[in-house]
Amino acid sequence: MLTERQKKILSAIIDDYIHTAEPVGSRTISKRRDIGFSSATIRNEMADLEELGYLEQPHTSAGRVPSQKGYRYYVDHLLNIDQHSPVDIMGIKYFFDQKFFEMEQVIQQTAVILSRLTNYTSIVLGPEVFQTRLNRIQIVPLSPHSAVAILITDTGRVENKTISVPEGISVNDIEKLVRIINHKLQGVRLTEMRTRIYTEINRELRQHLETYDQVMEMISRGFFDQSADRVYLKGTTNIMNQPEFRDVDKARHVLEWLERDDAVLRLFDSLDGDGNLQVRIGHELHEEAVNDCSVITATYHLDGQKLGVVGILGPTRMEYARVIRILEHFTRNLSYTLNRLYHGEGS
Amino acid sequence: MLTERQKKILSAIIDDYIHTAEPVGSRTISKRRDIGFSSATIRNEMADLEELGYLEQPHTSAGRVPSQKGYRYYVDHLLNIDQHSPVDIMGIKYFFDQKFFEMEQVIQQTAVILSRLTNYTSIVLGPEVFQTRLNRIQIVPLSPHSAVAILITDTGRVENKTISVPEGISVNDIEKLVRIINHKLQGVRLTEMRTRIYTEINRELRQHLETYDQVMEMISRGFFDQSADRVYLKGTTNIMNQPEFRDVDKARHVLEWLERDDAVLRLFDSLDGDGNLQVRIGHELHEEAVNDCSVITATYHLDGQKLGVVGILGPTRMEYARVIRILEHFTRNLSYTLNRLYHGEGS
DNA sequence: ATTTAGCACTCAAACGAATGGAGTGCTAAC
DNA sequence: GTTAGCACTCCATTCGTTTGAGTGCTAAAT
Repeated sequence: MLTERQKKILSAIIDDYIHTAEPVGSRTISKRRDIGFSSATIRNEMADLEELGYLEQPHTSAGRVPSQKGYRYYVDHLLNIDQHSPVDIMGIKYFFDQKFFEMEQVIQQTAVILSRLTNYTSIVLGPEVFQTRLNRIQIVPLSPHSAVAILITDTGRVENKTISVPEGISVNDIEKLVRIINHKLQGVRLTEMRTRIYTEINRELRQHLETYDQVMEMISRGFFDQSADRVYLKGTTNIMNQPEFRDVDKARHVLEWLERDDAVLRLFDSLDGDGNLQVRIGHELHEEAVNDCSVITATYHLDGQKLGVVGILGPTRMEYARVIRILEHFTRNLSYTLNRLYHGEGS
Repeated sequence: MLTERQKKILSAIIDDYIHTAEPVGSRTISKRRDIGFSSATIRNEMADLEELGYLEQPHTSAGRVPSQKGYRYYVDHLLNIDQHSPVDIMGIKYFFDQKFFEMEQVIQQTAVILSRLTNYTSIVLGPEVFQTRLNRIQIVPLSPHSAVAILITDTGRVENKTISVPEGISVNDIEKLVRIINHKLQGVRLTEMRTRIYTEINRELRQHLETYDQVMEMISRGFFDQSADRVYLKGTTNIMNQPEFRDVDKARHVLEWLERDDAVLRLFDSLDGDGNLQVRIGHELHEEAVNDCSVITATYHLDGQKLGVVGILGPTRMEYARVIRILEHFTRNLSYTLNRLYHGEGS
């Protein structure tokens, strides 16, 4: 347990480091208004804080730098997230004052605005397909041997696949299948669909379709193979403005990692369930490539149900307080806007 | 007009520079097997080539570097694109030996494989929506105040928009409208659709729909506002492996430019019509941010009609010959595969 | 009339010693 | 417990020196 003075000093050091990106010396801290001690005293406290693992020294004659443990403590106990910046508030308000007409557009623009507001990289996960329910499946033939299959969820998300139709299956067969699926499975969660198809309506389908197996294979392959939701990234190059990523190779590692959608997706899958807002610092991400980065995530909702996630990725030396304030405020507005969009202006 | 010897020397210099990224000295060239002259002779020729604008000197006591004019001459007159690399051939063959089931997947994977094969950034433009024809429009209601509108082209491309339905318009109205559009406009080019709607079937629609204006506004806004085709980028970070982009700021400029879809799209719009394959070097791109880059583009086709474009972006010091060989070979295979996918295995 | 050998000259990059200064740890006084 | 003072450390910067690749020019060779 840290003393009040230690907390004050640790907080001052991290605040300073977040803004200067330079190791913080004892004199810098002692000169601050809210600290009433000489540099010598600060030095002693700093030595203690280092021993406790909250600070690090790049080399003997340099100032101190927060360790990841230090950041964690800072985020958990020292953060002041009350005072919003008027500029940020205005930016968010301005964004949501726009007229939106479709969900996808809102989500995409969200990524843009968040990276611009924060000056970090924004990561936005669109509505998770498999959380949602089936509204309808539709098959539109293109040529004798190809068709496009369209799956619509209750949240208005549309997934489509152009599929090539195997020899020996008629358009008729497919339409029959689709009709049955639509009839039986409307409102079923996409997660359950596959099993439901294979168990419940298996028999019924077999009765109606001679070419059942082939059609099933086609449909399955179309929709269930890749579970890749849309990941929207914006402001990836912002990381290169951070002094600690002025090195091309360091920046490249992060950018290469960001380029791999699956890696980003994996990160978001490992979100703990509880809590709307989450901060993960450096090693806590369990991803080698972003060991020197932190990610702050928040969820947005439709009808009280979690729809997707927005996140901000920056260096561990991130402006935690500001980003948290922005994300909290933003997702609240986002959920509201999506609800309005979905249920109509009135509600 | 250059003499044969000048061509030989220019070619040798550029070849060397492309592989080493270091200014090329006269001695290096004179030592090559296929050049039978002393370094002094080469020096004289180099001085001439510099005077003609094909070469540049970073500083007096350095070797020569090709100018953009030099690259242009090299690409136009000195390129040997005959001998394919077996590795590249194999890579392409391996790719197309896969079983593909949908167009979108092929296009996406194309971006991945091209950046991997070339070690440059690949830019792939999916089928251009507005070149294609309408197959069908479909409206699926989600809630009393929102619906998803789906537009399907004859090439199997699906565009969808979630739209919020204005007060006073019933689902019935919309369905009526959709039925009319589908009936009247099937097979019409998307480019012509808007005008056709406003002229030809205007009267008919008005008769059937009291809320015509509002519905039209909704539909128009849904589909015609953004003409954003999908741009697939892969291997953007490859640029950072190029020695001339080891500088963070230089790399950042290019990456920031690439992040802006509209800029990339603009570049591809300015493609000259003629010729399947096109090389644009540095300033020829007319984009400040990529003045030190070159782009090689090639088109792919469906039924003899241009469907989309693939491109490779690298430094002006790019392996032109190799990339051209890869793109030529690749797009030929791609067109073939897409045709097979669309028309069925047999054809 | 070309081509080449030879040589003086240029200049960026690499190296290394010297300097400056921010910051520490420790000790002794307050 | 706090602070002033001081010796010490070590990185970053500066600045001259060296190195070497490469040039341009001239005069000899072919």
